[in-house]
Amino acid sequence: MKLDKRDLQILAILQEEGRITKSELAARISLSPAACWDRLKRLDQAGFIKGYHAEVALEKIAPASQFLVQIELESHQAADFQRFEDAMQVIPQVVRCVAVGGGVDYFIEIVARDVSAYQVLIDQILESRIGVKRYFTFVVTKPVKESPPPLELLRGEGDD
Amino acid sequence: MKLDKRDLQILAILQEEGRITKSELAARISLSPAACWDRLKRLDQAGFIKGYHAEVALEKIAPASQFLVQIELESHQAADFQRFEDAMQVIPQVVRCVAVGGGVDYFIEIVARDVSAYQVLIDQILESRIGVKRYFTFVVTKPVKESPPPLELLRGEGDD
DNA sequence: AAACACTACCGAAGATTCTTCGGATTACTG
DNA sequence: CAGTAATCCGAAGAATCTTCGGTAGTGTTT
Repeated sequence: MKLDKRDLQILAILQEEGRITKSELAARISLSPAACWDRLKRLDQAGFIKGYHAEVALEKIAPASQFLVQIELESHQAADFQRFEDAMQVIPQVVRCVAVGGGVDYFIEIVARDVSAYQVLIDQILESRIGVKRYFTFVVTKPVKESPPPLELLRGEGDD
Repeated sequence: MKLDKRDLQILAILQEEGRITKSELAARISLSPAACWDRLKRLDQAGFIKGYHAEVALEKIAPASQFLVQIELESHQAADFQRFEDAMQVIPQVVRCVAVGGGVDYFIEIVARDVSAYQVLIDQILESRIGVKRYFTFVVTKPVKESPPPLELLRGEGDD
């Protein structure tokens, strides 16, 4: 499915303002609400929009710290990766997990009340026999920037 | 401002389904739409909700790769940190930047078309005299998990 | 215990928005 | 220059939003 300039505008706007009214969205891209509706429906059904989320001010609800953790596995069979990934899926405090190339196997991101809560969690992970050989922790001391990806910049000149 | 169980439910639901209708949200927490409205308005005005965002399927729009980069600065004066952080703010491809403790100074996350586009960007950063001493790149080979923080788990038993 | 303030709740109803529909316009195609 | 497809529009019923006045419960003061 091809996306034109207007479709990209829609996605870019929704990335920033997920709860904008459809009328306002239509006005932003200089279209009638009905035409905008057609496009939005099409984009949605084609799977370009994975979902909508509220960004909650975690720090106002409770004390919370973030930790970035490098993970190296003991063994690198397909089954070992699978076991580790399955384990990450079921731990709520693990808010993100990516496999990487470049010296280690995974980066995970953990949210915990404080350092000691983090330590308890990490100890549990280590003792649960999911094949973690080594890990290294980075405490997030300051969130500097967080912004959605620039949709326009990813497209070359000749793209449809 | 104090949050009761219902307020947390509201935030948790909105985190997952940012575009749920307010009537449906009210039904979920067993409240009338009007009562739910009061709470939502209160939460919003008190700044518990930073915003709403659509989650866009980047990979369907254009080829895109993610890179995690460890950054070490040459010098650690307050002004040096500031200059680096200011530089990160204005580069759209830098979708995230956090200061960390644990051997390096920053972690940044970059979205680029491919490895060569990433390399061009990194080279620009290095040549722009913002004090980067060393960096190390991890290519994201597989996004394993991505989920919002578990609001309930961060609260101890005695919290209000 | 009565009076008061405070909070959270509800139902009703006008205002706004959503969503569908049929038809007009434009652009590409054989 | 038909024919087809895609995109657009206005109108209008359906659904939702948002406000408002009023009720019930709770804790405090007198």
